Amino acid sequence: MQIPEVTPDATLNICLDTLKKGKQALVFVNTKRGAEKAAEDISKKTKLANAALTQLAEESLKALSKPTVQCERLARCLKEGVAFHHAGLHAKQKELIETNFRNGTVKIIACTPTLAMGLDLPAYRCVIRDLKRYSQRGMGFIPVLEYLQMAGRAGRPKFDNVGEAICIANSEHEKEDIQVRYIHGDPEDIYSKLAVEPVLRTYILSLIASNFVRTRKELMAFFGKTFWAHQFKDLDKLEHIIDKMLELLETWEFILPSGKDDFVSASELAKDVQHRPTVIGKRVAELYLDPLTAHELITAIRKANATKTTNVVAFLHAICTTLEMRPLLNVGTKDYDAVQRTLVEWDKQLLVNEPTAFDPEYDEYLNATKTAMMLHAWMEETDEQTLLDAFNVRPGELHVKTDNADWLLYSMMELANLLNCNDVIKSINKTRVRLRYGAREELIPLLKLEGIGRIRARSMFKAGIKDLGDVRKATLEQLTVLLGKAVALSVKKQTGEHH
DNA sequence: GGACGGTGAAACTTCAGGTTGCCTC
DNA sequence: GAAGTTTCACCGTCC
Repeated sequence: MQIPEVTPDATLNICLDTLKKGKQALVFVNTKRGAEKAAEDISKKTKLANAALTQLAEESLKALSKPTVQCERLARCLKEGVAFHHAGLHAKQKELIETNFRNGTVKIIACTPTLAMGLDLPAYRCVIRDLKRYSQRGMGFIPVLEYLQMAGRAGRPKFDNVGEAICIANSEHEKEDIQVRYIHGDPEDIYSKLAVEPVLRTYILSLIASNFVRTRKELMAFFGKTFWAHQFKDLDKLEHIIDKMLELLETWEFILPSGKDDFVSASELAKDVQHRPTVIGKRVAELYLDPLTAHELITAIRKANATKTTNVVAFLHAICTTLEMRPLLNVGTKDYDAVQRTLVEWDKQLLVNEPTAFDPEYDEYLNATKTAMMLHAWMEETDEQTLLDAFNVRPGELHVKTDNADWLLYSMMELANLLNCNDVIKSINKTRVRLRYGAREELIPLLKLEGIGRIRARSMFKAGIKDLGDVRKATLEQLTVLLGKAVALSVKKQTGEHH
């Protein structure tokens, strides 16, 4: 197969050739920035602009109350029938792109591996531009499994008999390398996810909490049958790991060993220890929290209760130090000073103490702090563009983070409830509402109204309408000016007035 | 002499994704 | 590893 070399860029040439055939293509790229750049470059050459695409572009700008530079860039690409797709996009924009690719309006998508994973978005051609990607160990080849995922998007069963997956090589040497490694290579072995400690901890606790297993023997028997054990082979070591975990769960008071009041003979006890969940342990399992996280949250709650902490920053910071919030924002050389300064400022109120600078966990602590700073900025009503500039966080990523944090705050409230820390519950709930809406405390009463988010609540507040009482007092005309007719009516209705 | 501006080379920085966890009265 | 960004030395111009 020969592709005309219209430009020096091979990826671009393939895309233009695909368009000439009247087909669609996906271009898999290595970074978010790369995806946007690739889409932009392609969009400059497609000459597809039409009315439907212009409308699509305009729609994509409406995803946020105030479009970010990312939104504008997407709109420019969409006008030419091209899109980029990565986790930083707002959910509405992702959906818009997906449906319009499926119906054929959008011809080319440049994307990060997002599209290869979940969604079923097949295309005639898949261009796999980057087979290397940055990871903790530096730049390296992606797994064969991942290559297969991407290549598997080529060919739409309903429309084409064939599909083409094309890798881009920059040299003869690279071409051979790709052939050996990916085209003729074997996918790597699959490893059991149980091998990861947090998963194992969670699993053991949930087995005990649900009374699925009652004794150590049963627990061992259960794990003996898993894929993990099959891979692990060394059963003695496996038992040792599980025993260590049980011990931890016991010290954290999530499970009890068989009590002295139980009628079990001494010899039997030695062979087989019985485990029961505690009330808290049961709840932790239901919440699907990693027991370590739960333990850390409980420690934080106790401290908050003892010190009468009410500051939202303290709770925000506490949840950011848990494993569940990872990956965290990275503290680079540029924001190192700012993070340090904030840490000094927050120091007295924080529930999780700063490790020493020599501690291997120190960097992650700084990252957690930066993540908390970002979420805090959001709660102080910072707009999306500013968050992008200051923290390099895009709307889609913000949503993933706030959603995650919301769940952790909820879990924290549940634990505080079991610990009878009522003041703490109140403060956490305040944090949760503010985080969800990205608003300051003073807007909370207004946010209870359906159809009112941070933007509308703020404009009402500015106009002197500060709580539900004010809403009742305000005239429909007043509200209509601020919110538009439909929303004004709905708000009035919610506060008990009927028109 | 000195403030300013343009230029290019070198140094530096950054880099994918996200299942389900819960509860809404 | 590669692309984008910042920094910095260097040079020329104008006052």
